[in-house]
Amino acid sequence: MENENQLIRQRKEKLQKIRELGINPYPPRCKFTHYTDEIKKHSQKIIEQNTEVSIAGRIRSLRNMGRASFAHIEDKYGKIQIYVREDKVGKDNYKLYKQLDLGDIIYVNGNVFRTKTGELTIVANKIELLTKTIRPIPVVKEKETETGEKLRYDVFADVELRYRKRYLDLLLNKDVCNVFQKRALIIKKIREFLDTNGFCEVETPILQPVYGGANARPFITHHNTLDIDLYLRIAVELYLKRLIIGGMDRVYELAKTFRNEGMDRLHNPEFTLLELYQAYGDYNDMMDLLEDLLIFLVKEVSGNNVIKIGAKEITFKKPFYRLSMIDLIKEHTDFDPSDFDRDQLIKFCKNHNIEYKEYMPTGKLIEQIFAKFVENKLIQPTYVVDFPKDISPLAKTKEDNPLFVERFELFINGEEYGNAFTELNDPIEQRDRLEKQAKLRDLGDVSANVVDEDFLEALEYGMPPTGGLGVGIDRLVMLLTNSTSIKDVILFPQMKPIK
RNA sequence: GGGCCUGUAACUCAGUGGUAGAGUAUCUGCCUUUUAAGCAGAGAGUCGAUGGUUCAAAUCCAUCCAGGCUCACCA
Repeated sequence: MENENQLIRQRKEKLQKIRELGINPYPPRCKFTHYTDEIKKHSQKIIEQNTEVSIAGRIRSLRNMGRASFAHIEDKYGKIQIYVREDKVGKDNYKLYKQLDLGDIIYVNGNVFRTKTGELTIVANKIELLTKTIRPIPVVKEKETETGEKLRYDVFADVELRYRKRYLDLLLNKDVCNVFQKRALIIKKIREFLDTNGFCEVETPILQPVYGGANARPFITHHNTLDIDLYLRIAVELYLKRLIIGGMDRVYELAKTFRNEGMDRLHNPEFTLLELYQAYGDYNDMMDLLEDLLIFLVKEVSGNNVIKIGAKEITFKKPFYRLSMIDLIKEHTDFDPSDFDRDQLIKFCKNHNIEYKEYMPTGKLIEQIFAKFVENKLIQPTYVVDFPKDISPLAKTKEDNPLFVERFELFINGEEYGNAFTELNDPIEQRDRLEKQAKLRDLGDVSANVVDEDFLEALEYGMPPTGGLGVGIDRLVMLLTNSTSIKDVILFPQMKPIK
């Protein structure tokens, strides 16, 4: 683009001028004494003692007035104003300063004072260039109102550009930075919580010869030396269960996981899944654990047990609601699916514009009715318990009703945040269930589970009764940072390539 | 995939058939406590792309590309 060339050309010319001054525009290192927040925090002492300070950061505003200039320098903690006078820094240094642009990264050394209007300012003794930028950086201006409120002008808001050039987004939109710092905090606290509860963090294969543990289509790749296709994992369940069989009683993995399916506000092809397994536990233990974990996380992030989403307030306190899927459907539809009467269910689905396919298990119809009529009504944290067996091939059958399994999903604000069950450990029943899944696949269900012979063999060596839990970390971060799109909590979300 | 909306300068946007605009940014000049610094001047565009209608298209039509919201599907 001609125009961009103009702006870049001008900056390259400045680069040349700087080199002609005998200055390296990309020096290898820099030592500074203070971050901006330290200067602000200890300003009184620094001013009283006339302490010399030095900072490093990016030029975010420039106000040049002949032989003196003001600018704002930003580091990771915020901005501070600098005041550069030709008579103070000397002619040569001021010449360098005149060649600087918005976005350049500089070192400033000087003393601190307050201007007429009271702004804390470093009056420079010396400026050093640390990195010259040659591409113009979008300009966002800020003004503080009388009430202390910050008005922002020309905000860098193009959503596509923000995702594609995340470095600019982080630079120009401070709250974006906060979201990812919170994400880091949440993950750190999850580890802390699980570690103190006796869980061991493990790493299992991302490249798997057989994929399993969830209903989803995988990405396929190829290993050249072995000359075999491998799948990017869609879950870590079957590997973690092998570890339970091996005697690692409590394990978890924060697993980057890949599903080759649709993308939207809630789905990115790669996402982070927490899975954990606890030997000698069941799904009730998982409910207790998940409650404790979430209450802990909400406290760490928001300071109390309440999250605000728009006008809604969500309160986290023990115990969460625990309601069965069937009871919830009855409550919200006046329809009772508890007898699994397939004809009645098909009729209900057709009447209510719910997709029906011949191969769908009866439980799938029930789940779809639940999804349509109940899910978005569940605002406060609610465990939906007891799922149909035919859509839960890895969960243990309920002792008092063979149509259902010991499984729950957690719903908050109408969306799912966790999925857990008492794990099926009967190797013969497990084989039977996976083979039924394989039949579904033959009938056209592309997301059905595949039979994992190695896993079935492992189960035959005996897995203790076990509770297992999966939590979508990206969505949890969305919830705790009040983000509406998964793209806002993933630094580099998947985008279509630019043609 | 369906519906609605958006795409114009580096950034934020105006412009609904008749010579491509504004503010910011950039460049030049003046300016040593400014702060969305100011004043004066200048440069900067494949109007998302391609085709069509028209004497004339940023504007109307078609197709495509990219994005957002939403519904459906999918965990």
